Amino acid sequence: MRADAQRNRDRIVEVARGFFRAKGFDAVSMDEVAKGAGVGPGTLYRHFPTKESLYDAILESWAEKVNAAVDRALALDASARVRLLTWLTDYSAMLTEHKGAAARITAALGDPGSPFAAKCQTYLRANQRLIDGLDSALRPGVEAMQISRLVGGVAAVVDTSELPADSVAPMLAIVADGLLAP
Amino acid sequence: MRADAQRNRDRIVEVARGFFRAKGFDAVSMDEVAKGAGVGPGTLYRHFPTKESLYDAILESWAEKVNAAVDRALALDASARVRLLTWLTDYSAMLTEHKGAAARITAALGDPGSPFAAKCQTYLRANQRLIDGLDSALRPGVEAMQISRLVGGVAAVVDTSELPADSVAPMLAIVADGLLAP
DNA sequence: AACTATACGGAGATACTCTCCGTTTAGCAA
DNA sequence: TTGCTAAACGGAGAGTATCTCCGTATAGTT
Repeated sequence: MRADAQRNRDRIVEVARGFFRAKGFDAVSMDEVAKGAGVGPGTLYRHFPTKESLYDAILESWAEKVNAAVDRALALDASARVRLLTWLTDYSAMLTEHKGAAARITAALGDPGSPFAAKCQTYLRANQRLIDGLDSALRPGVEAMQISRLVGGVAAVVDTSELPADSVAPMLAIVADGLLAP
Repeated sequence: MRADAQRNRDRIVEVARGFFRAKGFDAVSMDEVAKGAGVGPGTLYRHFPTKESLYDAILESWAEKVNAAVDRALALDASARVRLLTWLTDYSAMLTEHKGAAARITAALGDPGSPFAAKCQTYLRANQRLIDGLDSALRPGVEAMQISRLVGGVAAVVDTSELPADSVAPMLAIVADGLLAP
């Protein structure tokens, strides 16, 4: 990649991250990002063919954060319930970090063609590691995809309804108790 | 209302119901509805100032169906778990009847200004009746709003991911077990 | 039959994603 | 330094949404 192209790409990602964090996915237009980065719309679309692929680029660093969170939860010296709830809470918080993202990422969970496919794999693997780690404490037959969708659904509702962050706790508690072995 | 206006309104609702059912909320444009009903866009917007208010008009008959479903579930001669699961399944099915509706209705649950406010009240009251009916079988402190959001979230994920209908069952089972008293 | 309040409907304002293509420039080679 | 070419740029605009304005037509009444 040519040096000017790399510079523009970096600046676009940086500007877009700020905009998305401040206003949410839907409320940010591509023209706005282009203008903010000092490039034309054509340049923006050369680097990121869709708005979602731009968003995907912003989430690059999430993979590490997700893996760190599941490690931290599993390593806790606490009951399975507390460890599970810790992870679900962190996971949900990461999903709602950018407004509008939770619903999109969760909807892409089963779609290998989505621009978010790599992120979804990361989430699924994290939940699989949780299942392996908590082992027999969970109800038999529970799948990583189910956990991902359940928590993604709750996070999406909290996000789109613009609820206070603490309203997610009782709902995650219900999900966690449902996930634990009877 | 003048007779011609009433006729147009009825025809718009009828045409729109068919379109929404066939293609889902997002994939139907207002121009398309207007054309299908043989009126101009101006006429359509005179009757329904937003696309969501048009959608709300289509859901008129849902209130009865929701109440009938919760009655039916509560009247079952079965365990609290089965009755709860029956209701959650019916409720989820009603939410996903039109593609794109579950997420919108669920997002509007806490917003009195939404065009869906009346429908949301119906849902909330139905879940409250469920809580009253199942009484001590449920975990203490659970609220109708929480059930509505949990099931709405699951339904929205299933809807937007276009999953097969039976994939909702294991997730609702987890939610149901989480809702039952420990 | 005339009158008026109401309804109609289409052109168009606005906003958005995304594309096409003529112009400019970075990086390299002689 | 100069010239060349592949790559990148950027803006006009295509296409598609929702929703509005306002001149025209008509239903229902006097």
